[in-house]
Amino acid sequence: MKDEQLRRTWKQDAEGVKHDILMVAMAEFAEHGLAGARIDEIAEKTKTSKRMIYYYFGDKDGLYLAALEAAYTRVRAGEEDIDIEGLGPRDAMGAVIRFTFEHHRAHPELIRMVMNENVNHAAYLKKSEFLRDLNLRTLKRVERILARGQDDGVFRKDVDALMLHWQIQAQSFYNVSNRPSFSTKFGEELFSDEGQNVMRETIVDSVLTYLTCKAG
Amino acid sequence: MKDEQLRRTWKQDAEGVKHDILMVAMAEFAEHGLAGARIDEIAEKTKTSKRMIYYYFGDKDGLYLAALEAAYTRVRAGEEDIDIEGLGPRDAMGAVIRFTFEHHRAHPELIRMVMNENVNHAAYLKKSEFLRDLNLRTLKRVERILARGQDDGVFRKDVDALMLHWQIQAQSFYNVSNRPSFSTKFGEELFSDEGQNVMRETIVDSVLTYLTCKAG
Amino acid sequence: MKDEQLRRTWKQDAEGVKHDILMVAMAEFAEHGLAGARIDEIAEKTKTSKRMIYYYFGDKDGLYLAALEAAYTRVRAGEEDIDIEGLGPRDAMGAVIRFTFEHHRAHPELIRMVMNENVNHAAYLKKSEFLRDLNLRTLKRVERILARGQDDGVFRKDVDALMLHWQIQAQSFYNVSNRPSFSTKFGEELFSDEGQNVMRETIVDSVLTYLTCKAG
Amino acid sequence: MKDEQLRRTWKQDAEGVKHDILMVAMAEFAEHGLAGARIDEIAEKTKTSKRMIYYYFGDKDGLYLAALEAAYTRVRAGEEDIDIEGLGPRDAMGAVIRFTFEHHRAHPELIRMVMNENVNHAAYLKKSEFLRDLNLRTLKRVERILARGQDDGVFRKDVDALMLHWQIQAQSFYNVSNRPSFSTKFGEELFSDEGQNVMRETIVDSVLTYLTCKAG
DNA sequence: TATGAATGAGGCTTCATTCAT
DNA sequence: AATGAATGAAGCCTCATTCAT
Repeated sequence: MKDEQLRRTWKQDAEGVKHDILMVAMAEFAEHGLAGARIDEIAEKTKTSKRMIYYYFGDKDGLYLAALEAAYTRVRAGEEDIDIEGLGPRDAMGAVIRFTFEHHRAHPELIRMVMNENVNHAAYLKKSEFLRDLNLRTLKRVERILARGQDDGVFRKDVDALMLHWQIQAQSFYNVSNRPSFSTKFGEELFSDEGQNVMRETIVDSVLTYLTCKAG
Repeated sequence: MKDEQLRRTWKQDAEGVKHDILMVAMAEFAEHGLAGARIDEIAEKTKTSKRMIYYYFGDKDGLYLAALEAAYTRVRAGEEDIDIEGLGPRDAMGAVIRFTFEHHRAHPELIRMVMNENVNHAAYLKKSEFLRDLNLRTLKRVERILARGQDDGVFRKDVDALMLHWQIQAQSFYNVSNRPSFSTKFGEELFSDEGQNVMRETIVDSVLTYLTCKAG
Repeated sequence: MKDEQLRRTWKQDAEGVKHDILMVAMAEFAEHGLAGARIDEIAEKTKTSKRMIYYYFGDKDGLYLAALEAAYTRVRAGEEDIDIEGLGPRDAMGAVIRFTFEHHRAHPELIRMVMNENVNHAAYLKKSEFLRDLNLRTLKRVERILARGQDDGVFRKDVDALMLHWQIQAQSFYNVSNRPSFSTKFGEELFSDEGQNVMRETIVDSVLTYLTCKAG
Repeated sequence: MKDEQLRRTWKQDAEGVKHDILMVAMAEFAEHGLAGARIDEIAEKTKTSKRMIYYYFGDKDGLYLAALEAAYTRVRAGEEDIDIEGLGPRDAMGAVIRFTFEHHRAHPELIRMVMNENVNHAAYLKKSEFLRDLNLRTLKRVERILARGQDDGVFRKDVDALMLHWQIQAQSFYNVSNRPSFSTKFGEELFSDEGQNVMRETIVDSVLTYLTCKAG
C-alpha cells in the first residue's frame, strides 16, 4: 500500500496532509464533478486515509468547497506577473487578453471546477465570500486600461468595461470548457498549438479592432 | 399519485411513454448532470414506472444518451425559421448572430446538457454520429455568408469561417452556461432583459466591426 | 444463512416482510434503545435483508417510530377483554388496577420502548398523533368508575381521576421498568410470582382504602 | 474557546480535572444515555481534552461507571438534612414521603442515569458494590418509622416495610422519569408547580390513609 | 501531565438494477 | 406491456480509541 517511510515523513504534518488531500480532491472534483467524485477514490490517491479527509474537512461538501477555494488561490499566485505599466492602452489591452487566454489554458482544472459550479448553479461559489471577491481585480484592470484608452481618444467611448471583461472571459473560458464538444463536432484544428495561437491573436485582433475602429 | 385516467390514455402507447420518460430525463440530467441525476427521481416524475425506463432504455447510460439526443433534436425543430436569403452580408451575419444568441438563451436545458458532456469529455457525444453532425449546418451558414461578404468586398479577407463561428458560439454559449458564476461575482446586471439586449447587440456590433473595419 | 425454502415462502409478501422486520426491530429497540440498536443486527435477525428495512421504513428513525407504534398497537389488542359492566365501583376499580398491573407485566417490551422514549424526552411519541391518543381510553375508564363510585357515595369526593390514573400507572410501570435497579439494591423478593401477587394486591388494597376510608 | 486563565488555574490539579470531566460526563450520560452520549461531545464541554478522559477513566464504560457513582454521591450529600426524630409516626412518615418526592424532583439527572441503568438491565449498578448499598439507608428509615407506628398502634400491622418503601419510590421516581410520555398524553397539568404540590400531598394522603384507616 | 494528529472498524444510507408475476 | 418487490454493491460518515511528542 503506502510507503511506510514516506508516511513517517508526513506524520504530524497537519498542513502537509491537508495540502496533499486538497490537491488530490481538486483533481478528482475537476475530473468528475461533485456528484461524480468518490471519497474513496480521493482517499486512495492520497498519502493518508479516508478518515483524515473527514477529520480535516468534515464532509464531502466541506472538502469540495475547500478544493474549490484551493483551485482559485493556487491559480491566483501566478496572476500578478503581468506588467502593463509601461504600455500604451492598445498594447496593455492586448497583453491583458493574451494573459487571460493563456491563463485559462494553463489551468484547465480550475476551469473544470467552475464548470461544475455552474452545473450546480454556483451554489458553493455563493457560499464563499472569499471566492466571490476573487475576480474583481481582473475586472478592475480592464476598467483602468479602458478608461485610459478612452481618455487618450484611442478607444471608442461607448464601450462598457464589464461587457468587455465579459467578452474576454467568455472566449477564454469557452476555449477550455467546450473543447471536448467543439472538437468532437468541428475537429481538433483550433486546438493544436498553432490553432490556439491563431485563436488567441484573433480574439486580440477582434477586440482591439472593435475598440479602435473609426468607421464601422 | 398518478392520475389513473391519464395512464389509461398512455396504455399501449409505447411512443408516448418513451417520450414522457425522455422529457423528464432530459430535465433531470440537465439539472443535475449524469452522475447527479437519480433514476428514482426520474421515474417518480414520469407517468410510468421505473421498470419501464429499463425496459425501453436499458440502463442509465442508455437513457442519458437518448435524452441527449432528444435535447438536440427537440431544439433543432425551431432552427430553420431564420430567413436570410434576401439580406446583404452584413444584415445576414447580424441575423445569424442574433438568432444564435437568442436560440441559446431559449434552450438552457440543451446548454446544460452540453455543459455536462464537456464535464464528461464529450464521451457520449463522441458515441453518437447523429449528434456529431448536427451542428454542421450552423457552421455552413456562417461560411456562406462570410464568403458572400468577402466576395462582395464588404468583409475583410483574412477571417476564417470556423474561427468566426467559434466566436459566435463561445459568447452565446457562455452567456447561458456561466451565468451562475458570472452573476455571482459581477452581479445580475448583464442578465436582465435590458442587459441581454445590450449584450446581444454588443456582440453583433463587435463582430461586424471586426469584419468590416478598414483601418484598425 | 437464511433458509432458501423459507424465503421463497415470503417472496412478494410485502406485509409479511414488513411485519417480520417490525417484530425484530421492536425487540431490538426495546432491548438496546434507539441509539444502542444496530440496523445490521436487526437485519441479521430478519428473514429479509438490510436493504428492505430502508425500502419499507426509510431510515432508522422511521423504523423506530414504526416499531414504537407497532409495540403500542400489538399490546392494545388484548386490552378490551376486561368486563366491568356488571361490577360495583369497588370491584370495578379493583379489576382495572389488577388488569393494568398485569398488562404492564405481560408486555415488558412496550414498557422498555416507553422507557426509551422518556430517555429521548418522548420525541417520537410527540410526533405521532396516533400514539398520543392511544391511552386516553384507559383514563376514561378510571374516570367513569370513579364518578360512579362518587355518585354512589362509596368513594370519597375529593379524588381527581387523572391523579388516580397516574398513581395506578406509576406503580404498574415502575414495577417493570425499575425492576433491574430495585432488585439489585433490595433483592428479587418482590419480583417472584408470589411477591408480584402481594404487590398487586397491596396496590389494590391501598388505592381502595384511600378511596373508601371514612376516618383517616 | 476555553478561557486560558481558567485552564491555568486547573493545571496540575488532577482532582479538579477529574471532577470537571465527571460533571460533564454525568450531564451527557443523563441526557443521552450510555449509547447515545458521545465522548467527543463530553470532551468538547470539558475544560480539558479528550485524551485526559482516557487517561483518567480508561474508556467509555469506565467514565460511565464513574459518572454513575458521581451522580449518586453528589446527590447523597443533601440527604441527611431531614430531621424526624422529634416527630410522631404519622408526621415522620409524611416527612419522609415529602422528602423523597422532592428529592427525586430536585435531581432529575440522577433519575435519568438510573433510567438508563434500567435500560441496560442495571449492568453497571450490579458491578458497583458501593452503589448497591447506597439506598439501604432510605429503606431503614422507613422501616424504623413503620415499626414505631405499628408498635404505637397508629399504623396497621399487615404492612411490609419494603413494599411501602417501594410504593414511595415508585411514585417519586415515575413522577420524574415518565413526565415526558405522561405529559405528552395527558397534558402538563400535573407537572406545574401547583400540580406537583397536589401530587405530593395526594401521595402522602393516600399512603397515610392506607397505613391508618381502621374501616376500609 | 498534557495534547493535536491520526485511525480501523463499523455505522447508516443510497444507488442502479433485477426478479417474479 | 407492465409492475411492485427485492437486492448487492458501494456510497458517505461517525465512533471510540491510540499515537507521537
